[in-house]
Amino acid sequence: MNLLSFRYFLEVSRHLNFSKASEKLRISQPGLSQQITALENELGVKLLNRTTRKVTLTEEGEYLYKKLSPLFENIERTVNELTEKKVVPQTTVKIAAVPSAASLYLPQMLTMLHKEFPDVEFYLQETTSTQAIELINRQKSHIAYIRTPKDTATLKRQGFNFIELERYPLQLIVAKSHPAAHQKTVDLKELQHEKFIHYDRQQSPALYDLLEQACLVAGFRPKTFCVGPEILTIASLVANGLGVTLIPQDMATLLDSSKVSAVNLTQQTLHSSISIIWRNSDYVPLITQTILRLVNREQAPSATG
DNA sequence: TGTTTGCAGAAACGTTGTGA
DNA sequence: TCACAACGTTTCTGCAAACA
Repeated sequence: MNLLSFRYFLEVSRHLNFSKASEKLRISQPGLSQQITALENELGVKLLNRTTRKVTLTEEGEYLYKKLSPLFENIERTVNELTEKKVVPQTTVKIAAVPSAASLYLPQMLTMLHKEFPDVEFYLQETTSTQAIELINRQKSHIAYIRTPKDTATLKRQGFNFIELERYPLQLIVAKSHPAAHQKTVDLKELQHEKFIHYDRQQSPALYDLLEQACLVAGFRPKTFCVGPEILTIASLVANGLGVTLIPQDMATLLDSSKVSAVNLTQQTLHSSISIIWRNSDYVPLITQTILRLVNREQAPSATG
């Protein structure tokens, strides 16, 4: 006894016509007839009444059809979801995010997702942009919130899709005791003799490039005191007067304003943003599709990919 | 009444998977 | 690699009901 015979029986029951059913099943009519007969013999029950002009279901056939039909429809729907819509059910969603994105965007996103998928667990990884990209590459994360790199074309070439979220201007971060701390705006040129808390070129290339470029536009190369610390360490180093730094406004909101000041720059030509990235794949899980749909709804004007 | 239509059965053959 | 079984196809024939 095999499932195929039942599949054949259902198709004949639907059409009540062997020729049409065999056409639909892409097998020969005699073959189909043989299969149904064999199934009836195996079950010891007559399923179809055949006359030379008409096929009808017997009482047993009717019963079997009613019982099996929804089950096979479910199988077909599942296979269809898997093969055509490329939808894969998911019970755990892995999201990598840089710290500022984890604080700014994830709470709202997770609230919305939890409403749609109450049984799904979320696994969050707070990391650098470079590591987040690597996690997506190795399929260890489904999506990632990264600091948008300068060269987005390379990301696209590598098969990543991305949606850029809101852009934020750069701000100067100084200690409360710093002369610039109480100014409304500051010209970056005035800080050319300051020591900077810089970013790691490998781990945070977007922020590294932004700081370098901002100083270059202001006419100097930044003197580096320290490279590569985490955002809380940056705040601590700046608060203790060990240097100044430039960070995007979204990151600045996470710093303790009682210890450091965020000052706007007079020339706000450079901006930074967070982007959501995900890998091009044959299978985009349903929940990942939902995340992208929600992000697109919120960020429709700047959607890229 | 001849033709058409639809199902069943048989025979020959091809394809595929399995086990020795 | 080969033999074998299972399953399917093609082709043909037979039967019977519906129809013009």
